[in-house]
Amino acid sequence: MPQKITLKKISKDLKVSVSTVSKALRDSHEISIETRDRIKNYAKKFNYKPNSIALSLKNQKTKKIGVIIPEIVHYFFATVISGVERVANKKGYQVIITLSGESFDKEVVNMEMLANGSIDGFIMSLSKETMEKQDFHHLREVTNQGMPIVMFDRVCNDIPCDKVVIDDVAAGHEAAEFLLRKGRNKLGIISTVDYVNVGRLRSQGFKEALQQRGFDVENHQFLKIEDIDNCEDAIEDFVLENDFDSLVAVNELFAVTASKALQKAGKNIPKDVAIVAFTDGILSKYASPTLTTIGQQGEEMGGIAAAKLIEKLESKHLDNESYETVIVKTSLVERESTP
Amino acid sequence: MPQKITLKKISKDLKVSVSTVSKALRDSHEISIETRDRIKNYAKKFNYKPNSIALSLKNQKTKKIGVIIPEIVHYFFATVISGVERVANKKGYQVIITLSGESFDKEVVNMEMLANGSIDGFIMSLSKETMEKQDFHHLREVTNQGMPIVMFDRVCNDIPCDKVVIDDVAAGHEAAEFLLRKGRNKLGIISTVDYVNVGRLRSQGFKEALQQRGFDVENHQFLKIEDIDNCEDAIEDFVLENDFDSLVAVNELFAVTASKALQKAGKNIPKDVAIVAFTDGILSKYASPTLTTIGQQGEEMGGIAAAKLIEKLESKHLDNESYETVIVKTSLVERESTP
DNA sequence: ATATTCTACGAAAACGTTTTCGATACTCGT
DNA sequence: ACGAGTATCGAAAACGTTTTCGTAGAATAT
Repeated sequence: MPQKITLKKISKDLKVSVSTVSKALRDSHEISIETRDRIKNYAKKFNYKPNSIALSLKNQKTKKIGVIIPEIVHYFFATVISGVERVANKKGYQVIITLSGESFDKEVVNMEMLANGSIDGFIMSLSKETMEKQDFHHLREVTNQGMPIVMFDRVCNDIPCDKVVIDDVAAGHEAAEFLLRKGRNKLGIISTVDYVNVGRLRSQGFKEALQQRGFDVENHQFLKIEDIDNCEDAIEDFVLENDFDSLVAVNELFAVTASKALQKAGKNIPKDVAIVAFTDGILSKYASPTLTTIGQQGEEMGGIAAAKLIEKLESKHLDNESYETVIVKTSLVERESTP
Repeated sequence: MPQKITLKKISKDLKVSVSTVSKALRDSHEISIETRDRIKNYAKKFNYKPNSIALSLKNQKTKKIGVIIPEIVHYFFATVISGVERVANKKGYQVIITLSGESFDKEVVNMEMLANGSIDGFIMSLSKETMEKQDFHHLREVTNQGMPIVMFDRVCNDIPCDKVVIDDVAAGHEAAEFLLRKGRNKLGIISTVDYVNVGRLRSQGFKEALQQRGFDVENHQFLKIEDIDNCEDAIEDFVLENDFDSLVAVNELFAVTASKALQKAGKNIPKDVAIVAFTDGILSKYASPTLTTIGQQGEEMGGIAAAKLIEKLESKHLDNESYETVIVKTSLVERESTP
């Protein structure tokens, strides 16, 4: 038996008006106890649930939040989603997810699709291509329409919105400082190309830490990976041609690739080369040896982003035009790859 | 400047009726070319986009599909989502994701929230708790209302719907057979508790392969993990107390845990013990040694599930009451953990 | 000149709610 | 018995669309 049950159907069956049914179900004192019960029993019997589309249209809010991320098969982003979903659900919101696949065009299209009333606000991390182009017109259009955005991780400063990030410079600093304190003095870093903020900023912190300790910073200490899917050869060359006693990698993948290349060449981790990675994901926990990492707290970031967005949504009346940038603390977890 | 632009606003500004605006934008011949152009220019200038909520209400379809999975920080499920999103997007659908967290109650709640008009159909994989309770009333309620469901991986047979699975029995068989052909004859399997279908079925295929080759199947060859988060001790005991020359694990995590325990005990992989895992994820590719796995083709499963659901949605008129179970081929990829 | 067909537009219903505003009939106080 | 108050309900608008139908005037045909 198909047939969704609606107020109208109930009203017809029970020979009362639609408004009476609506009021009865919301326990209005305008309706007599007897009719109230009659209607509520009928509704329960046929498992009536108000149609959320109709409610959205009436209330001009959907109780849904849109998330746009570059990739989902990616530990960090998956944890962020998990955090977003957790707090959104707790507050009665649902989460619509779209993937940009690191493509600017797809990011724009997805954003337009969602901005037409489907959602109340955005949580997003920019695609690589968007970062490269520095074209943010689609974001501006959305904010101009009064729809709030919360950005995380890969953010831009041209758009008025809340942001949730980690202090990448400080984290890069911490990674280098950690190794220096362990007595290492020939450090290398494997990073991404510069237009990816997180890579650039972590490298910058790394460099600062070295300079503060009076080290000269040489070019050969920096490897910038262009194509993350084909990084093995570049990393292998980098770690073998230079005589490092320690390495920082801006993600797990670079770290474990370096680790394996070094072990293949007969080096011992951490005795010969110590390694600190970013993103405390599953690889770090299960690699051999396990990797010391600086966690990005994706779950926490997602939760904070969702909380901030919902806060903005529900205080919309008082034109809250102040924006905040939350900096989430990183946490270094020591494992076998450092002494 | 906030203010969403609507048909009504355009009609007021241009001093025509709402219906005229609607028709003009859809290029109806009922409207003269001049007014059509006037309206279309105005609409483009103010970047008019039809409100999707209003359309959903009118058309009685949302062009959204709901996905319920147990966890998203999980390689297999993330790849499925990725596949779902890819084909759904291509066909003009959006994806709403909710997580059950392996909890029956949350699965029910999420399902009810989505079933009230938010979406046109479901794609889902059951939570562990649901599998254990064998309580599917929430699924039945949804299908009874005429909303189609496509289930994948963790499915149940009590509900009339399309399904997308891998042939777990055949895959378990293949894993065992592969090791037997390599000359191994002391095989063990690390699986999950029996109410998780995939674990049970893979174990069954494993057992059949051994029996067909004339082996006695002993209890000590089977380990069934209850708590996946604290499996290390159980796995370590299992692999060290028995004298296996090869192991099958129903997921990457069990496999790499076993691998590390064995190596810690001085065994060589694959010389002393060969390992075949399920789920061709990131761990298998980066573990040491890398793991031979039977891939679950999550991306493909997700794509197929989405395609089948959308097909059902768009042929709804002819009461298509036949249901199909698609069996996706697994693919064994050989790596270092087998000789 | 009259009847017919086009052309170009508007009115209204429908989708499922909630809410405001009446409206009816009854009770009560005087 | 009459006005005021109360209890109980219904009509209608609104959210933003699309679509069916109606209609006015103009053009054409007889």
